[in-house]
Amino acid sequence: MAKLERTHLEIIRAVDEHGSLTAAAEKLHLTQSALSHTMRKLESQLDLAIWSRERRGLRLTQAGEYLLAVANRLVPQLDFAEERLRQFACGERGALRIGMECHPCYQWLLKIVSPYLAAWPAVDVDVKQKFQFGGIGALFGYEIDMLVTPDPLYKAGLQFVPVFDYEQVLVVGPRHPLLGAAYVQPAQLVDETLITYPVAVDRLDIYTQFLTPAGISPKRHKPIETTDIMLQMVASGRGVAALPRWLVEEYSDKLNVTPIKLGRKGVAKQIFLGFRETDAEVDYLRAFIELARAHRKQSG
Amino acid sequence: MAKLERTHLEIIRAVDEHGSLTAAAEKLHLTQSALSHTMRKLESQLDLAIWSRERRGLRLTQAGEYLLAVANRLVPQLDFAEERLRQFACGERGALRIGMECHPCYQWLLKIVSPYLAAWPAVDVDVKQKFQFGGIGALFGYEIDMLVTPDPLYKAGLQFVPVFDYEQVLVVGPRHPLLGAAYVQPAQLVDETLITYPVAVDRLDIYTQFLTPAGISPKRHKPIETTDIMLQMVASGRGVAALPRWLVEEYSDKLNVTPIKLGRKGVAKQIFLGFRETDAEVDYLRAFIELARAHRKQSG
DNA sequence: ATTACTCGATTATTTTTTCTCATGGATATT
DNA sequence: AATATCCATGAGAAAAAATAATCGAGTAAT
Repeated sequence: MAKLERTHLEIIRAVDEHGSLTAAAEKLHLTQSALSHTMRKLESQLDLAIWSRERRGLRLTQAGEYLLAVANRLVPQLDFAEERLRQFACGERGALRIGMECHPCYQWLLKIVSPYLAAWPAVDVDVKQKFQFGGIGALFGYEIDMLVTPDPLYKAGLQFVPVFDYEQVLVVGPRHPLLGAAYVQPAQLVDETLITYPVAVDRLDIYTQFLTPAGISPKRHKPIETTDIMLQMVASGRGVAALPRWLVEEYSDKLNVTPIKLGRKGVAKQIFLGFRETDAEVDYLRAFIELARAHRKQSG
Repeated sequence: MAKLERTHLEIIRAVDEHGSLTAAAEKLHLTQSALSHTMRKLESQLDLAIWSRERRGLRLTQAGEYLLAVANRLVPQLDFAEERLRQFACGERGALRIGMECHPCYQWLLKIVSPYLAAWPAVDVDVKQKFQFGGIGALFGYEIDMLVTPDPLYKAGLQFVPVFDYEQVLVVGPRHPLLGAAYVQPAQLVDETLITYPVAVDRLDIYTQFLTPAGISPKRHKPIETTDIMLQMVASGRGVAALPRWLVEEYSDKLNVTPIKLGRKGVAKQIFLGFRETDAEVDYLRAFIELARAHRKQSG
């Protein structure tokens, strides 16, 4: 008998966000009375309290917490679907929501995005970098439509296509003792300060593919958010970093930084584009992949 | 201005399922007129056709196809949330939706489920075996709450716990030449008929871990749905199969079938339970995992 | 303690939305 | 040609949602 409607989900979200029915009402362009009525009706139909009315204000019950989680999951999807339909209406083809799972991929992505936007004026591009459940979860959960990642996952429902090969190298500054070496070995980093992006160690290639197998840790480990600052730190001799070779070479015009091979054979990496199998036929999505692969041929 | 409501999603699903507005109206306990009005209003608000009215009846437009996909994804989640709230209301704790990704796991699962149902009378258990996007997708997409699988995936948002170790063995009938052998080698199966569950070869351990590495294919490959029939085929000398040792031993009372080790070292397997990290604290879910692990200690 | 203020619940009323009925045009079936 | 089926539509009825006004309870400041 009771039907969970979009309003209920929107109300519970707004109350959670703004703290009170009154404040939520303003945000939703309704009166406090309206929200109170709507939710009381739902509560009586379900014979279940969403909030406990203690002291002053509302506190979510266990059921309410659950409902809030549902709302936070579903309402954005409804919003997006609505937006998507509006785009259909104006002849726009849609939006490509791209998720990023590796920091330096961003620099690479920018090069693909600009010709893509030119070629597909009717398609919007949105780039996200934070996901509740990681990139794979974001794909399955329809938060994004395409994932840029170095870790493909060949599982039912998803497809991954390699689009870019590169070499991960060590970057050193102008007065670094390793400067000029053909390659570096793990043990040579024991007294170094290693600068990386602020992510877990098991997501950093220099650890998983270089240091950890050799049982080596650097003296210090310093997390830095942005590539620019990271390389300026390296150029000024504050430490060393690990980045894609092409990225280092791009910066070497402006900054005095030098790439050095990691180990005798170097560390080879690939970037993949992942997407839902059901989207495999979507033309503007295929086009993005084609563009990315074409770019590989140019630069490789 | 236009808001996508639950009704719209339900209508588009019902029309797709029943073929016409009239038929859909009956299913939804409404009149054809009501559905027509509701959808026309949405269409005019979005300024976009959901159906093209050609000849007689409705055909989905491109936008309509998209909306249908959204509806098929979201409506079941709303239904389930509603059901879940009702369970909250009667003091029930919830429902555990278990997904299965391996055929013989089912036999194992049954042994866990019955004591679980006894210990948690307020929790319903539902077992699903088919998923649009595979088990991982079903977890991320909230189709299921727990996945039983031999392939764990250590990725953000999901947790996997091993609950059962077993050995995958070859099963042969009473007059089979290999009977009594200590173990079997891949080449010994070239003239055999191999009976397996009807899934892709890359999901069958006997291929991925035994035959394919050796470059061997059996003479014939016969897919069979159920374990019972499969073992009866084996017992009557129609072929050989690969199954967990414990499963074969259970059947060996009734049927004359014998397990033989695959290769000198045997093929070791594990079953994992996977779940969303956000559910890690849900008591009735934890309890299921505990029960499964306790069962391992007994039987191992 | 008094006052002023904020919060949500409630009642009665108004407004809006939804549904139905009755009907009509279009298309296919016999 | 007659008939059945399908969807669209306008008008009116029914239902649902929103509002205004008010209440009581709790809180904070004076």
